[in-house]
Amino acid sequence: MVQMRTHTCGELRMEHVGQRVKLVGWMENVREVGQNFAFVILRDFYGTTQVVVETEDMMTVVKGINKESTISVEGVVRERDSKNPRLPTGDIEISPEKIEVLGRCRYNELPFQINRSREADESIRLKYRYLDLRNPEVKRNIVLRSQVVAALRAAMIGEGFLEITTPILTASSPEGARDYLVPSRKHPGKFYALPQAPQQFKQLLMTSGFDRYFQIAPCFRDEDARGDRSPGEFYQLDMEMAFADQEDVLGVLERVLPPVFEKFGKYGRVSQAPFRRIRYNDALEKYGTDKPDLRIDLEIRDATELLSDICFNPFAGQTVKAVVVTDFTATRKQIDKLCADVEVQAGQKPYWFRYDENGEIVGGIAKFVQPVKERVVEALGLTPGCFVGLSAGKLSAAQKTAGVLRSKLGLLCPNHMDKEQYAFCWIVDFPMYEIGEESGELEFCHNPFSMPNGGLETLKKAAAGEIDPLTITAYQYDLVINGYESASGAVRNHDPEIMVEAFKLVRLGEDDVKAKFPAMYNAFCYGAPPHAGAAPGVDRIIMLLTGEELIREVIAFPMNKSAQDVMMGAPGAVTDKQLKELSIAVTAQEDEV
RNA sequence: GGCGCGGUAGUUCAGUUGGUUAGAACGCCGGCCUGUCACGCCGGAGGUCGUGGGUUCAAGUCCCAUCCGCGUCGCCA
Repeated sequence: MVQMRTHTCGELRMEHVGQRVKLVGWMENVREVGQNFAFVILRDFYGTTQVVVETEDMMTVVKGINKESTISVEGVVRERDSKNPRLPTGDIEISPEKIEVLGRCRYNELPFQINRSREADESIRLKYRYLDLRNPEVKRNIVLRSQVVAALRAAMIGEGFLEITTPILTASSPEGARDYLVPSRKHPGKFYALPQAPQQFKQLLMTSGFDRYFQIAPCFRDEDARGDRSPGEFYQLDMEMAFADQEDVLGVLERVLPPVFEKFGKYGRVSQAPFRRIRYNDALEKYGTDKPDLRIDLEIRDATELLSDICFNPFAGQTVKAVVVTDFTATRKQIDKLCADVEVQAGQKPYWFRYDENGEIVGGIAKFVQPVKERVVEALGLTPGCFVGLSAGKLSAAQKTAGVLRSKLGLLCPNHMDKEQYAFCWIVDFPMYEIGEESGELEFCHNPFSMPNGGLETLKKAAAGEIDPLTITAYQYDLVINGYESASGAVRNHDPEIMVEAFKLVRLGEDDVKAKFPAMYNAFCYGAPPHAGAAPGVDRIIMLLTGEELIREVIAFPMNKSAQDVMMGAPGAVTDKQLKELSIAVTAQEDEV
């Protein structure tokens, strides 16, 4: 049998000189440098190799081929007259005897230039994603993703975890995000749902006695996209451990993740175990967010007592937060930009003043601060050259605005942000309950599966009005890396009695628990192990490792912001026959664009 | 759904106070070129200025509406 190729395009070196070889790949470029003299660049997955054309016949062949066609080149390896030290194959070239077209590119003009596809408009890249991915720079992220997933699998297996796949077609879950629904043909009017996470299945596996489970699991949520959140579907390293508590789960991730970041990350510096732990309430107080970027050395200070009585209306009777930046050098223009950015993101204006080199309060709201200068300088420990950013409002709004201010200040002031590292921390002790903004009543803050701190007794006390339910925390934890929520997990509530008690506080009864999570509730009545788990987001981790700011750059075939796959034409209309089979009547239809 | 930014050649962009035939770079086509490697040089083709309406003697430019894209907030247990 004749071989398709003897070598790849990234492989040939001086030691191959004189050998007869056959290469295949895409004709990336033709540099014509003389009459019947040209260099053809052949590219495959592994690299590029130069082919030199020196005869009229061969020139005619090459000129008849559009770039980006796939071709095979048979010839002899020889040393180059002028070498290129920047290329791995830069010492050699192929003198071709036979060039054959394998797959003709019918267009001489492409939607974008392959090697510069990242400059092109994203919607065009997504429409022609198969061309975009020919760009080695674009391809690299996908290759890295594969390697990282393999490393994560190996590490989890090394920790004694079993990979078990769980159903993609399952039941709609009443809590959480919007479900993707799949109509049932055999059961008119009924629907499957795609899992938002394998949450219930993995807990059932624990109940079945699979001691340690993991899965690189696809998760589906019908919610709007963000730069760091792809619409529709994403992947989690979903894991769960039986007879385990919070320490066990944190320990596994502290062993599994840092080596992966060290090996594949853009930055070499990685937090080592144990990662810093920050209580949820402390995170809000010091960083104004539950996902703080610890690469920034700024912290939020409370200035309510210090400033709420000055003659500045926005502060009157409000909580006031301050961020003090020493050695501040940004220009007035940059400050204005900063404030505008903060307002967009926080929905609230920040305020500011500077304590300049001469020890004067200047800029922003300086004239209101001036009368209490001495006490402000002392209380905030201001030194000449300081910038003070401020926020005011209700506690949560003031914290949030200060948090946004803090992170924007970090980006603006390189001396306060040590950027090239991976800074991990755990956010722990999340509140179990909160007052719902719409209902004004007590609701679950995150998820109802988590084990409340203090267990049954605490819940009963709360029910009896002896303690404030808002002070109950859950054994729930998030892993935050450089300001991105990268994993979320909890010690689960495996006790039906505690479950019912937890639901009672939000005015739901045993029937509701049974109705909402029938399999889990029933299963737990047959003897469940205490268990805990977590789910790091695979896409987010790859994003952090590559340094990409758009999650789409680490997904082979991403959807656009509007949850469309413009390449495949999804979502798309279906035939009446299909609808009839599914007993579906369409009541509204989007115009075809 | 709210807010912000954007949509001009195949691609990325420029386009002044509303005023001649809407420009540049890359790509594409043709020619020249025997050591290029982002090859170079010369020439050429290529435009419904997102769409619809309005103001005006005159609109890429101003106004209104609308569509699309991205960011952001809401949302994401």
